[in-house]
Amino acid sequence: MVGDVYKALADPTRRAILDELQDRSGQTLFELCVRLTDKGFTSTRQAISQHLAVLAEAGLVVLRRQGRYTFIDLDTSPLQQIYQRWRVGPCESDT
Amino acid sequence: MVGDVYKALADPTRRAILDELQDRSGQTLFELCVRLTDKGFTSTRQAISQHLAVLAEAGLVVLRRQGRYTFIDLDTSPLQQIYQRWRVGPCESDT
DNA sequence: TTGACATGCAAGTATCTGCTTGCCTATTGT
DNA sequence: ACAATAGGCAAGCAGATACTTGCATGTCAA
Repeated sequence: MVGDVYKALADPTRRAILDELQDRSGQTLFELCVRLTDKGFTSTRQAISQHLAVLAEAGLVVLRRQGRYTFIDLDTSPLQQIYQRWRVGPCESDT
Repeated sequence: MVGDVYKALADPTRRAILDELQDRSGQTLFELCVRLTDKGFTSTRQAISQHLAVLAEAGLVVLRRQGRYTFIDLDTSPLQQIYQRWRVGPCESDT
């Protein structure tokens, strides 16, 4: 069920979607499309929709249909597995 | 110069390489190949070498040629940018 | 009910990616 | 010097991936 989180992050548009949702979770698909367009992304609604499917597969996003809208919620918890896999030595970095 | 860190992580074999290096940094390519084979990976030397090029592009690995050996060092610092981009609420996770 | 709106679904296409194959270079030991 | 070792380089191929296009579905307002 948890389709590869890493592959989900591999696409710049998908990362922009996560950024956008972190800024404002619970947007509708339409709203998200507008905002991404404003930010310079040229993706069509269908493209975004497909990206969302990938993100949802990875558990990074939760799609909740309500009436004729699909609300999109961010869920960063799948990222924990990445954060825990490779430790970044915070002490040995500088100086 | 910093080729996409995210794309570098997108491949399972490359992640296994990072795991292996975290376990023991400074291996030679040959050594790494043997160890990956032992762990069930079927990649050839050339394949591994190409993966290393991608990882090096992303800065996750440093290749240091010495004599006829190429030593491979892990560098996890590029991962920080990921860890800082999306915050995982550590408090709201359990209970 | 009817039309506009928000979205889903699916096939086709072009590019990217990982891998193989085959050969070349450089270093070390005898 | 010569052979074995460790690795590099590059072209070709097959599968994956992102995107487009066209149409279908479902919901809300008038």
